[in-house]
Amino acid sequence: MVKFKERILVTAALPYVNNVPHLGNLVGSHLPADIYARFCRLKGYDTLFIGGTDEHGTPIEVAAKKEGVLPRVLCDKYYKLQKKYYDWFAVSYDNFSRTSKPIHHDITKEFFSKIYKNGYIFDDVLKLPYCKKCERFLPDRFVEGECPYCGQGARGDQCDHCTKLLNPDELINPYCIICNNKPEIVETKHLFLDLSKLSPKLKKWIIKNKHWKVNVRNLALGWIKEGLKPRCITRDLKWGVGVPIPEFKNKVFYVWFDAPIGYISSTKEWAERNKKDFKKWLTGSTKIIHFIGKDNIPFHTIFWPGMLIAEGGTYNLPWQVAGLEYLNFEGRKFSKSKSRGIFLNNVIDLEFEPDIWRYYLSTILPETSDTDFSWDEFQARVNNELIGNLGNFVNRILTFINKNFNGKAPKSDKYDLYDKKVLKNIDEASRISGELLYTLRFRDSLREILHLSSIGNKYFQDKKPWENKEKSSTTLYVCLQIICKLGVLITPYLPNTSEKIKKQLNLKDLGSWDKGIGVKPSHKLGKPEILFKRIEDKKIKELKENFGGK
RNA sequence: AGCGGGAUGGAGGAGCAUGGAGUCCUCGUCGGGCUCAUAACCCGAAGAUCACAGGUUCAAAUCCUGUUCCCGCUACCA
Repeated sequence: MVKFKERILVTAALPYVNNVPHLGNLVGSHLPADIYARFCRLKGYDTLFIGGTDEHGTPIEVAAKKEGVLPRVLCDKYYKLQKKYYDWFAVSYDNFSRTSKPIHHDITKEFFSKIYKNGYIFDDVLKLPYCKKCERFLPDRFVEGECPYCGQGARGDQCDHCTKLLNPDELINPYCIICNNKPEIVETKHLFLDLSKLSPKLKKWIIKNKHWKVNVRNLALGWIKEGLKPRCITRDLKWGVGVPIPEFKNKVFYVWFDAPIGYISSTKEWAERNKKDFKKWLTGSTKIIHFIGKDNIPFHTIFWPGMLIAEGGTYNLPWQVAGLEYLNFEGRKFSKSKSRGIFLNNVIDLEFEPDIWRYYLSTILPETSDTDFSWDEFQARVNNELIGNLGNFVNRILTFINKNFNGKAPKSDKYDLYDKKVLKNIDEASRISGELLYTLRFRDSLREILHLSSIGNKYFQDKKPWENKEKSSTTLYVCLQIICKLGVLITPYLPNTSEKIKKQLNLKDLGSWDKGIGVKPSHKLGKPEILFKRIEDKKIKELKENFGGK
């Protein structure tokens, strides 16, 4: 493991604020980012975990217009909701900002000006569909019509029937999906980021990053291999970050230009509030790690690093791009329009506490390939692993001590070989699970932690303390140390449960990842309580009916 | 269509870079044990042509070629 003091900036993908996120969104970035950030803190690393909402772009401007409100109002609404959900899930953001804040606009303009000065920007004229009635240019997907190849209904970017890629001007009988009027093609001048110029530097950098996951690295190299093209970074919208060039004063930046700069502005906002030096967190030895869904990989391995290079290298390039795959729901995609899946507004109204969700979701984090949410598995994992293994171990030990040792931590006598072996297992658990977590192997790490609890269950069973209650103090003492360690190790995954354990042990602090604070003999313990309620078959049946998604 | 990823006992995963007896993990199933604990815990067993077809090799889940199926991306959705 790492010897020097690490400084790590953890980010989760900035969620777009036009809707309510679903479990897949949570699992793809916020949850793993939170687990990682909490782990880093426990390891004693200098850790900052930032995020925020991505609030610009056409969909928001259009949605606001449909609701008859200003984009600002719509964003306020969804920002509050999203913040509420992430708080509920105990996502421990140090700062959860918004790209609509002035600090973000200022930094984006400054960032752009540097790229501009460094010669990576040029302008060009585009012919784009314009809707007179809506008084706006339309993104390709906002124009629909008949496919020129198969005659079926198609969007302006692609025909879903024959999968041909299209341009909006190819469509027959095109119409604006907002107002159904026929759009016309109008010339408009835009700014472009010259990615082709950045390609050699990007390639060199990507190849160097051997610690990236294979899928992330290959995808990035694939883009380089195909040849990077200049990317348009402005849009004809009103809602967004204004372009600081007089000729383009009626345009705003493309959301994907300004969104990643949100990582910088959110960090700066946090630093200003806490009177810290924000550059410390974005330069020098700081390792920046981005947690994102797989659809986001090109943006974080190509465009964003390209922007950072073009800016002149003020800020560190990402150290790690943790691209996660997708979570499906009962074998199919989450879909808002088909109301299939579980959305976060549903989740907080169901009776399960956050750690129940966090546990199951952690066991199905899509680290290497897409995974599937299933109610049956949800119930089985929670009942058998979380409750049967961990919850039961903690409860059986604390109850036993409460009944037979007057609620005070027993004394340890002479250790036999078995006792010693188990004590050694405690140290091994934090070492092994720590190494796994550091290298982003969340599921393996969690399994290792549960394994410790399993060792505890077996140890208790083998020692049969119930047969000889007076002579069992060493066994119970060892078991208590296991609980202490478990309390620490589960913190990244189950922060609320860790708190509960701490309370039941009547300790103020459980210590760090590597150096736990054990329980001293005669220490008065708290009241043992059941950690989680079992999930009944009836409940699962009911949930399947409500959220079957069939 | 192109590019990238994937297919492993009934379910889900790891293993593949650097070939070495189908090896491991979680769950399920079957049999037994225990009774401190939330019908929880512990032990044992059954169960697999490693997607398919070829090839390289003394040896292939792992390397090569082809095929099928699933997922993502392809730059103006974000």
